[in-house]
Amino acid sequence: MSQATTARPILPRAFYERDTVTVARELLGQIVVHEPARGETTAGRIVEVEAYVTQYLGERDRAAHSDRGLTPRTRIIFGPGGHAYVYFVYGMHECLNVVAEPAGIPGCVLIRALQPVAGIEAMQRRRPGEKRLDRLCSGPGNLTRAMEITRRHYGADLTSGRLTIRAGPPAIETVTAAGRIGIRHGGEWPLRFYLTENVAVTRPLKFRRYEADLSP
DNA sequence: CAATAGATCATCT
DNA sequence: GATGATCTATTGC
Repeated sequence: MSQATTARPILPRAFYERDTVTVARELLGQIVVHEPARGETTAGRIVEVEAYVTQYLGERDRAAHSDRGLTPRTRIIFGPGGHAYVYFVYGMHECLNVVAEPAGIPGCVLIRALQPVAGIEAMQRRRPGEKRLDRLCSGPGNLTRAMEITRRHYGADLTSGRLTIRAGPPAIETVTAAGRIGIRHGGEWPLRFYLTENVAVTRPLKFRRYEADLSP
């Protein structure tokens, strides 16, 4: 086992306070760490993200929650970068976003898939029935469940505290840019980024093709 | 294998 | 009152 994930350097505020697409791309390979007050620490390497911006090539990003303006739910997206925006969808799932851009400019990055790094047994307990380790944190709703990230983390400062993002080993994989998934507008824009061959990356329903599990 | 239905509720109209 | 940055089980071929 190499260096403990909790010993890795935390990404500083300046990392986040840049344009959202840059932050999205550079989040690939970094490590989300959750150290709850009690219970097992879990960590996962970011392998898939989506950027939600104010404009793309001059057009409004109508899929971005911040597009409707400042509301109680979206207020954190308008604040300084490096905070967690966690929201609840479909009466069932929590999704983790990272706020980008300096205060006053809305922008955030949806974390869509992680490669489990630590606390795998805890993740398995929270995701009963999932047999493949590489799918424990595959999908925005699945990774929050596996890592026990909830709306209680809304607004959490990711540069300190129990939920942090830390520098991962330099990613050597190639990055693919593709359309975002599950939205009505702006689905053709290449604002989804993932490590090309990574098995945890999700696919649009239409193209899902799960290979057989070859692990023992 | 592919397509669809149902779960279930915060948010905004 | 409708909708949604989802996921899984179930149906049908």
